[in-house]
Amino acid sequence: MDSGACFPRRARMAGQQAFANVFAQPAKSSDRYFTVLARANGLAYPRLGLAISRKVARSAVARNRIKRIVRESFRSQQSQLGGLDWVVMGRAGLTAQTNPVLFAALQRHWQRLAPPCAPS
RNA sequence: GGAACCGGCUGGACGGUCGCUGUAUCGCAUUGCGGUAUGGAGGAAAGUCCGGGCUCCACAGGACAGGGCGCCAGGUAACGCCUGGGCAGUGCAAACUGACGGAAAGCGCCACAGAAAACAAACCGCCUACGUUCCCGCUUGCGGGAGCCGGCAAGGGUGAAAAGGUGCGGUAAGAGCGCACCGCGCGGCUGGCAACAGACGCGGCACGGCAAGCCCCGCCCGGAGCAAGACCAAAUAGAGGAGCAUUCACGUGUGGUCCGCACGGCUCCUGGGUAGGUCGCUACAGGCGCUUGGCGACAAGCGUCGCAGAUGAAUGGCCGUCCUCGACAGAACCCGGCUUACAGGCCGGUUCCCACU
Repeated sequence: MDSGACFPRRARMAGQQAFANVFAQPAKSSDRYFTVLARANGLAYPRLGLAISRKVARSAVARNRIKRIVRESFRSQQSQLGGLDWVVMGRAGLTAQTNPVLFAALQRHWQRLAPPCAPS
């Protein structure tokens, strides 16, 4: 399962320090739906952190949906994402969009910030 | 068949594929990977409005303060919930609604309008019997008129509310003044566990309303919450043990005041917080079925089932097929309620109307 599409526990960012590290000096990519931050984590695999605030998605159901979409996109693309920590933040209005639109938007963010030397 | 009321259930289905997570088991193995099997959001998971369990603070104690509840009986671990009953109101009805104890313990309030708003009152009005003054007539111990002194509360008008209502009698006019019925109060009686109801007798009728203003009466309530709390690796606070000192004052303690209770200073020894990890963390006032008791809420007995436990936070993505095209909405310690949101569908009971036999 080295280059597979699973999403194990180790691929989640844990702890305040991991987040603070990314927020300190991030590479940034944003559009009207998401702001994506990335920074090298010194590991051989990427990790994902989610920051979908109550302000962006008011109901718990809407928030869960966004998180699932981001995780799913990350899971399918993680072999391209190198040793970086990724923090995905939602922006107002994204809950009105359909799943295909959000998947396409995330796809663009991954490609923009992914290390060019990553194996394809 | 139509209209309506009440109660209960359900909350897209199937297949493929890629994932997440708990448990069991097997394998590999630097306690993490992989295989297999199996479980994985709701009726409201929501609001956090009540009631409990659980945890810590004295296993929670006394007095006051403060708060909650409030027809009666039952159910329950408990409740502000539920069931049954009473009373009142709405509806033809099934049904629904209800801050429903006390106003002859006390205080307070009753705006505007109105004459008068509480141990009542007379603005308009009605009357002139009794007593008395004057005038006129006269049959001179009489009659009429005007007034004074007065009488009355029927009618009008105001108001949320005006001192029982209707009818007959009665009277100068009136009036529970008298009587009948209704209402009200009191008394015992009957029925009911009770709230209460009923008939009977007595009383001519008083005790205006607001307690959702204070208050009185009865019952209940200590506080904080899983970031509770317990444990684990490094430095400071704090903790435990032993010895010495003080037992007055002062200070500290999980909600307010007082009491009570516990702790406090110095020396030595033991040992050692953190959203980092582990536990708490899901098996119970548990679900389902049957029997029995009960009008019912519910209880008892027997049988059977194992039914989410995440923690930067799982229960999903994509594709295909089908239908009546899918609402409100996502567990976070756990239960019992209440309230609020909700597309559609199904079932049962009851009432009214219409038609038919």
